[in-house]
Amino acid sequence: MGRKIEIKKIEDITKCQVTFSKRRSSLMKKAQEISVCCDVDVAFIAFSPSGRISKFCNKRSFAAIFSGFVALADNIYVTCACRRSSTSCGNLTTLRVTAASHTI
Amino acid sequence: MGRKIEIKKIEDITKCQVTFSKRRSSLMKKAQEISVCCDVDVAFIAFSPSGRISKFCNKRSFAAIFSGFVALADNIYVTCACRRSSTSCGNLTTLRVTAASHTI
DNA sequence: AACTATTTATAAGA
DNA sequence: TTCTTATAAATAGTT
Repeated sequence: MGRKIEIKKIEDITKCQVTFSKRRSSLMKKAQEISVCCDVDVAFIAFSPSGRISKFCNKRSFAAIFSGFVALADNIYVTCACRRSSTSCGNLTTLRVTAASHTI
Repeated sequence: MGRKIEIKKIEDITKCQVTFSKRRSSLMKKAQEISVCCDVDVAFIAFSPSGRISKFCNKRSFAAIFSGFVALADNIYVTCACRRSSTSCGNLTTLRVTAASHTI
């Protein structure tokens, strides 16, 4: 898509915001398409560079998706990297998520 | 991408699962890319046709993403369509989500 | 905001 | 299922 770029943080603020805007649109569209074509429940949340929230879901609410997620899995180990610059953590963390620890 | 298709439920089960698998991979990749390129927090959840859960987030946990979502917005009105065939609702619903109503 | 050259995604088919 | 391929979509850089 366009000129090939390396997947790393875009330092130029304007370029970063333009890229976010473009990719966000596509991501939302793809999420909507997979939910329709495959009849699946989907939820997507992103915090934009300017601090705003972008969201998509094809169900009643994120709460519904999230509670279903927890209810189905009961005990989930989620491992992922935290890359947000405003936080100090940059390491991989594993957190145990259980239905009991969530009230939605 | 490939032969053009109409965005509607794929009735053929095999074709539906193949499509889900392919599109899910791309969606996860795109979510990962936008999180890195734009340094944003992203969470994605999907319930697959076979009932399994697909997830992506670039933060410690969905709980962290979700609590940040609620904390930032405080009062959120989320409107979205429920298309899941196993439920009877097919209408648009609006739900009020507040920080107080969630414990994560 | 639009354009376009190029890369990626993907629906079918092998 | 896994690979290939023809085609459509996404998108980085540009205007």
